[in-house]
Amino acid sequence: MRYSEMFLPTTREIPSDAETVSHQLMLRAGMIRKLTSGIYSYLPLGYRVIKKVERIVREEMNRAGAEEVFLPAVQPSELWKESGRWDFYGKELLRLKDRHNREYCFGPTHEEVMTDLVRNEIQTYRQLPKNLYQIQTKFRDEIRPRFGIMRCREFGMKDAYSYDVDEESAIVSYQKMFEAYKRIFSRCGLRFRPVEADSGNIGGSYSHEFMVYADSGEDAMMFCTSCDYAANLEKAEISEPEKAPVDESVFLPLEEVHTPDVRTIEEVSGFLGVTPQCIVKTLIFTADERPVAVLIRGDEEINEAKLRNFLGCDNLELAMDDIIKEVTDSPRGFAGPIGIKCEIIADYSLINMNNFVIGANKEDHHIINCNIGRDFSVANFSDLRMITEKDRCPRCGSPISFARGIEVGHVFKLGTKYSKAMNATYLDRDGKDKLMVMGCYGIGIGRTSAACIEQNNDKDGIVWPMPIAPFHVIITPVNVKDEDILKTSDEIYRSLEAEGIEVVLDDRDERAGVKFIDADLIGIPLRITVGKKNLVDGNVEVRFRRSGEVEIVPVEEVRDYVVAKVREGLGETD
RNA sequence: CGGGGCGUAGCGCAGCCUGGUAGCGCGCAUGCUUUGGGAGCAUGAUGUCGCAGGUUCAAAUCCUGCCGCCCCGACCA
Repeated sequence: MRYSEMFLPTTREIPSDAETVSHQLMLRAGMIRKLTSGIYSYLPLGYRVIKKVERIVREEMNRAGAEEVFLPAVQPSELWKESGRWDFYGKELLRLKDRHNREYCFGPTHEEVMTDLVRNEIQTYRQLPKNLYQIQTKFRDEIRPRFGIMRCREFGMKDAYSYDVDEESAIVSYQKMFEAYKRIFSRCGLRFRPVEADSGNIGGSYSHEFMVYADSGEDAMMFCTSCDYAANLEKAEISEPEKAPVDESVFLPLEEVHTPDVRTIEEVSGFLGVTPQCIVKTLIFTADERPVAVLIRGDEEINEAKLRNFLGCDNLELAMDDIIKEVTDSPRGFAGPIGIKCEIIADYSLINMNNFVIGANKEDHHIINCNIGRDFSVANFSDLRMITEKDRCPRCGSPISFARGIEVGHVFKLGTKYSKAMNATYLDRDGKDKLMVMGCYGIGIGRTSAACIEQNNDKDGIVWPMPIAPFHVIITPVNVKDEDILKTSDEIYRSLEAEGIEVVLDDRDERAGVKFIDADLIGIPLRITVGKKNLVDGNVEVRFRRSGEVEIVPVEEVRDYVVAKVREGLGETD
């Protein structure tokens, strides 16, 4: 393409409301523009990148045996009521009404529609397994969209759904997707890692998130420094500590202490002169309307995902003051396990604690020298807290470390949740109806592009990996008013296009500096500079965006040289 | 939804406190010069000051309501 004819509005100034590097650069490089909160237009340069990511996704999905379909974005409420998600999905679901006042939603995901399609068309085990995918625009009415297209409301997503005859076969489908995802993100030039993830409300089954390393990432993950265990922080397991024999002789007598207006762990710790490790926090949660007291050591944090899974509830929130009053007979800040009027569960961190401090269930009072067994009993112990640097790998016991990342893909074993709710069955060999076993697999297309920029940029702009770069090469004639320069540039341009190279000819009547800066900003991997300096000797300059290295190449050889470099960058080394 | 901030030219902002001709930088247009890392000079165009009310002789400025956007928090297959 000729730059002068392209719609490519680059900007010098950094938009004030763009926080992350990728958001700033996508705006400055003329890739995207915001229409309204969380909703973006893709300009030609941005859309070229999107299409390249999509293409890689298609190639790898097809290679893994999946078939592409295209489903409706607007979906009838009936289907969602059938699966139970019309009520459950909440405000993120954008609901619409048509002229007849019938209810619809704009699809945030397509389990219902796909499963409806499959249940109507598939009758027998002979037609299974099936893996169907689509790439299309979805809408989730996010509470707070941010970071440009990283977390937006309207976004492009690849979603695949697998249908299998049984668990065993479903695992094969899952693994195929897992492998396909590794190939996809590798081809996109990303540094990433699959991590075990919380399976959320679906429960029982398992899932992996594909996380792209980025300090600006919204998700935290931990990984073992020696084995290959890696997990989302919500999921990261903590082993049950070994229980030391109980020696009741060390138990000190219970004592109630007056602690006026002392509520938080810090306040209690300061007031009583004990470390937070000697205090037990009692948190009252409401789990699907039912109050539950959760005990945890003072210096640890509750992991609500673990708690939710343990309790098997849909809704979990810290209890309101009136509930606290009801179960503890005291205001917030003085809850304790002794005499509390609800079920008590405890984190493993309590297992070997003796003579600890608790709330007294009485305003302005705490109790010291409390001991489990003697003073109260616990219904269940479980792993309910957030993992920390002090913890060890739950698999091998080695030290662990932490990183932040961007979730670009998620593979999920669904089991029969949707097939059951929607009666998606097939006839097995014995002529019996059986539920299909499902999996679902998502990739955020725009987010993948943005994550790529987070990882590939420098002070001058984006540094695209060749496979998803909007163009492979940009030719920069230093002065378009110079006949020789322009003619040579044009010849190189045509020769590269003839080779199938995606090339921009920057034929604008701009100063060289302007063109260099724009070329760097939009991040084209190779730049061919045509200027008097080298042309008098019959040479042009080839510059590599990533390294900044420069090669002087004779005009007659530049085509072959650049073609080889582009193919190398695309991974087509032959 | 709670807390905070912002809305003035295409973009970034000043002006508002203390009411009286709407400004600056970048960008844009034209011309001359310049031409290997965001050129110089000259000339020029561009505003319902987010919207609606109110106060006032007079409102970008003060008051009220609404809308939009951003940030923090809560929330999130």
